[in-house]
Amino acid sequence: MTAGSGRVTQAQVARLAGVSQAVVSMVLNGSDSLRITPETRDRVQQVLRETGYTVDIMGRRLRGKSNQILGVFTYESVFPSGVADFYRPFLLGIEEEAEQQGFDLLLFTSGGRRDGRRRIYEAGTNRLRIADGSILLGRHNDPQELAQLVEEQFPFVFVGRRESPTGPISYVGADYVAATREVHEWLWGLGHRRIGLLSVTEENEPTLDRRAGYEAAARKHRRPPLVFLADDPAIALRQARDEGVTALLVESSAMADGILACAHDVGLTVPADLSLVVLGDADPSQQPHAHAVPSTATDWSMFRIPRHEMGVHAVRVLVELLRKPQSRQLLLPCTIHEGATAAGPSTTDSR
Amino acid sequence: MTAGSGRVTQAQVARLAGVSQAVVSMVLNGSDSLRITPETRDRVQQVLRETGYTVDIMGRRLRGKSNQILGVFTYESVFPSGVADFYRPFLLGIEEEAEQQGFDLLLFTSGGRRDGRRRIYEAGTNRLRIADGSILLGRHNDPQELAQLVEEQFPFVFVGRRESPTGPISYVGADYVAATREVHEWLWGLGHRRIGLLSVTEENEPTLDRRAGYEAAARKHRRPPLVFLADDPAIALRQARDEGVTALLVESSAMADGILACAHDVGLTVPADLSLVVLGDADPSQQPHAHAVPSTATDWSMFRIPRHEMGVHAVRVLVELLRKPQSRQLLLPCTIHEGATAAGPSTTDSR
DNA sequence: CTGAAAGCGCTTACAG
DNA sequence: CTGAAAGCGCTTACAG
Repeated sequence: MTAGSGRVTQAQVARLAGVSQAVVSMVLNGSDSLRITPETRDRVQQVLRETGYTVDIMGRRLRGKSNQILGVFTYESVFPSGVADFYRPFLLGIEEEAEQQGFDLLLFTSGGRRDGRRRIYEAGTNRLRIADGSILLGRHNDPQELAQLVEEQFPFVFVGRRESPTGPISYVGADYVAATREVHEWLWGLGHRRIGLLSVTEENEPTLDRRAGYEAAARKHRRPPLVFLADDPAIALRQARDEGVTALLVESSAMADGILACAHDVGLTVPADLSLVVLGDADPSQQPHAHAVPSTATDWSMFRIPRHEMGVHAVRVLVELLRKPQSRQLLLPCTIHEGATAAGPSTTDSR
Repeated sequence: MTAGSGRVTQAQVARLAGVSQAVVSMVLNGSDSLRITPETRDRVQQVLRETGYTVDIMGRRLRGKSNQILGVFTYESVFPSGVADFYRPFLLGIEEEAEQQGFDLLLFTSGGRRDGRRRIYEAGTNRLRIADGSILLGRHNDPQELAQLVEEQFPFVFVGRRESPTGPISYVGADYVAATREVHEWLWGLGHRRIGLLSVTEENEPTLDRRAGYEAAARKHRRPPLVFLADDPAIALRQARDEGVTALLVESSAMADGILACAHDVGLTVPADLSLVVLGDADPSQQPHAHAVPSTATDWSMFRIPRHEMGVHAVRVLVELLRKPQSRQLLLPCTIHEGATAAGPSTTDSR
């Protein structure tokens, strides 16, 4: 029934129904509908049906109204080409909860890329504003853009803890501090007394949280922190051995692969001589593609990041945020998977 | 520098710079910038920088009328929970090309479900209209809804060939007719003279296309069509054997699994006594979950459905459709994978 | 050569 | 009780 010219507008409907455009809007929004004659109302609704009218989200949004659309922004592609599927469990939760809450999801793919990365601000404009609010996702992120988002008070939730100097950021993260502490406690309970941490120089939130958890646990047992840098796994491993370390917490499974690969050369057997625990899931996208044999064959001792739940809660938090603009932070617990790379120490260390 | 109220507008910048709002817009867009005094220009740009102005995409898009949003509608969840990931390769192509063409993607998750399925029409209104046009995806589809979409001339492209009595549907599909013909030719070339087709009673487009391709090939070689119904694989297999069939085209890998499972009982070895070719990819979502051992272990002879390309072209066709409303149909070629379940016949059949 | 005015589609306060 | 008018932020045709 639509004229060929694409979209039906309220003005067109109004003309057909013989009323003013404002009346059409009122009939649609219903709230003040009592004031409109039932006949007028019916006539308008008739035309609305005949023409197949739907609101233009731009117009509505411009007026400051919600469209029931949540944005999903990722710095990389959402649907990756490799086996690596970092986003999937998050998105699964996001989709599930968006459906539950009655929101559509808008994936921001329009912007093109700079330096191989997507951008939130394109020529100075915030693309996310099409949506009512947005979920941000991904390990990479641009602190500048985050700061700007905060400054313009755009409602968004980061999946993963993030901080910004401009103000509090809403996030739903995994509680790395607590999980790392628990891993330390577990190893301590197994009898380990020299527990080390293999970390990176890069100081993003996940790394800092793991280190904080580790140091808190070490402090609790009045042990000096034994932190090694993972730049060269062989060197780090030798250092750890020389320090008498019997259990090593490792930031990522990729790192752990590196350690495992040279453990033999250093004369260490895992877990007999050295327990290895990965502080997180085996993240498939981190696996070096060069290695044909997937390291997933190793049943790593580790903790699991509740990615699906994080997605679900990110949507919930965002929806709350839309109702009441006030930053929210939520950390979800990780669960320890005992795996096969950690065991009690063979020789109990002297206290 | 922004006032607490969130956003800086062109009007605010104009006031600060002592010019009209239109001039600010012109300075920003640059095209007609020659007409503006260099001093005015500089002053405006100064204020723009100081205030940290960013364009509101809403206003701009409203002016241009296009939202640059493509819908993606699936009757099931886009991000599935199981290993089964039917949509992924399509979505990969869709995302890639949407990015190329400068469109955002809207996933329709708001509608809730009826009978476990999503719906396009919710209370008589077409939800897809929020987007400029939409891609439809999925094996399941509601003919009624399709018919209605066609009738209201909503721009959409189906991934996979579809037909509707109400009018031509735009689609990007895989050319099952040609692919099935090619498989037949290939088997004929190997020496097979009694080539059968294992099909289903359900008459959807993919099934009909495969049958059409098969029958065309059989006709070409003046052979009667040998079509068996897959309701009971054991019975079908016996029938085929009794008919002297040496090669069997099978609609899906799930069906092929069934055949393979009872081939031994019927006294047939694959491919020595019977060649089996799957008319399509092993579709993971079709695998029966009960079987612990994945049938992907079998290196099926088959043809590959160009899912990624179909996604890419669906976006292209939709974008063209938006420019010029006129239905388009596109079939992409499949490629044969020779695999391990087809070979030359052991005893050449009499002509 | 310049800048004010119209209008994109919408909602709501406000005048009749 | 009703409906016309203002305005959200923007671009561009058009009048001065």
